[in-house]
Amino acid sequence: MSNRGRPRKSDSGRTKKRILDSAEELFARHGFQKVSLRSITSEAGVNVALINYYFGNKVGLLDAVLERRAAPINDHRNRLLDACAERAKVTGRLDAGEIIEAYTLPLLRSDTADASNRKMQHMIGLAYSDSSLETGRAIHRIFRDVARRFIAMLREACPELSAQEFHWRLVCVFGGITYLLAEPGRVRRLVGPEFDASDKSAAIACAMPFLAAGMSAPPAPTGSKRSAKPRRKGTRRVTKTPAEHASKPTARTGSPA
Amino acid sequence: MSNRGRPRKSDSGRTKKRILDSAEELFARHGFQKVSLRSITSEAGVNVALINYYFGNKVGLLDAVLERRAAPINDHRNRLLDACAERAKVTGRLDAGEIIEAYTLPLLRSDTADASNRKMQHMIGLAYSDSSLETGRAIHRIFRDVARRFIAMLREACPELSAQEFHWRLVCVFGGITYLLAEPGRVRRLVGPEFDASDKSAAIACAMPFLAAGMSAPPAPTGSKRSAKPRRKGTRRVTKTPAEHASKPTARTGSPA
DNA sequence: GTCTATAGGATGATAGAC
DNA sequence: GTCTATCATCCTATAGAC
Repeated sequence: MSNRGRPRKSDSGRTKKRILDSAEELFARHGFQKVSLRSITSEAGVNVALINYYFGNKVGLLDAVLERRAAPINDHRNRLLDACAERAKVTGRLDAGEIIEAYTLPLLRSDTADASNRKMQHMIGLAYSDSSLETGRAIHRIFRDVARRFIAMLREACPELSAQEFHWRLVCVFGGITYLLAEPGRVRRLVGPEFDASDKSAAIACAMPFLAAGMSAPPAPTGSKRSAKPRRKGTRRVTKTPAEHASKPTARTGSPA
Repeated sequence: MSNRGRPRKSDSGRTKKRILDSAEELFARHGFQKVSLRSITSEAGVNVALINYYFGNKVGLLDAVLERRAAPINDHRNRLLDACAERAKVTGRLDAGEIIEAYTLPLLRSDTADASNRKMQHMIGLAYSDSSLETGRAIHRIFRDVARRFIAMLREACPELSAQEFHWRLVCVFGGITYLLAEPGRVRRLVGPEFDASDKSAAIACAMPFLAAGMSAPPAPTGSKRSAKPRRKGTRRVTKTPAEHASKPTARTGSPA
């Protein structure tokens, strides 16, 4: 009679949470592909088949782990983007630096609980820097809406850039944010462990002027900078090699082409 | 008597090259982790065990594939960096934009054979955006020397930045270059396939002003930009959380901490 | 509804015959 | 130098006990 409603003390929610916690911990530490389902279930103290029972498969588990943390980040992002739009009503123009900061800050320095969010940051970073497979799709599903709003606002803030220039600079911004969040050890291997990689507030403070100045840079003044060798001709060229020299006709079904 | 010296027509070098070609093709198309050794050997028409015989294991095969293409890229980088140093003797100062371009251009637009290099670019991009595991280490071994020279020259070109500011901007530069080379489909999923992702010359032309302006931006003028909300206090803080709240003592041997 | 036990198919790696 | 056979491990799926 002590348990009215739930059938047992080891409820569905408890084991589910245990699996999610262990998966989050291990994904954040080793990355998605390196973690086996057996290591997750053994750490959680449950049976392997429960992952299939609750989440379908490994990707479903990743989705669940990410979705659990996505809402506060997206809400924070939307609030900061709202503030940018509000300020633009006064100043008459959106500021690229503020928009980038509004999109970046909630991920690198969230206002929710710190301990759990640190793990989430690392895990998102690892998922970001994963190859364009399941993890990329999971990240896309979770952040798609706010990311599109961010891109639209940033586009408004940079009207002087051509569509192509804006596109490639945007790629640089995403790459920079991704590496700020969790660069896969490459820079640290090159320069040594001089700075604390977990001090995201210092990282964001140092990187924001970089990203803002990059987006606000004049749009390729066509050879204003001095140069000794002949430059590429024009930036508006969208060349397309006619045939890709397929050396082997046995190629599989190409996914990213 | 037609074959003097080599024991058979299917020499060691021939099958070795067949394996390398197939591995390069498949790694470039699907990424390192997704490609199985059996798919490589079946495409190459050889036995599975030959990979172990020639390259030891899968990582050894990746190393061999990368090393085959590394030399011309590194040589080209060194030549362009030499030219930057030469110009600096005249102008009296290294130019950050030129240095970044010298490091980026050989990877995105090599002067060697085009067909083989396209595959190499895509493969390096996939390896770059892989998690911080074997592929990252392979990339590091191959590009370490030139990358360190690039970093040292770029540091000289930005003497007004503090060490910490330079570090995080450098992280942004590497992230941007990586995403320019092969962003894992994230931006394309967000904005659609508007621009040809393989047109690296347009990408580099549009991105260079971004990266150069970012490195040349003034070093965090401490609240010069207008802002409505209270900012973080100081950029020189290198906080370190005292304990990382290890929830489970059953954690494995942590690799990246 | 919750969970255990177990099996199928595929992977990376290796030993040993030819 | 090449190949067959085999191993341990992985993800996934399902049958059936509580």
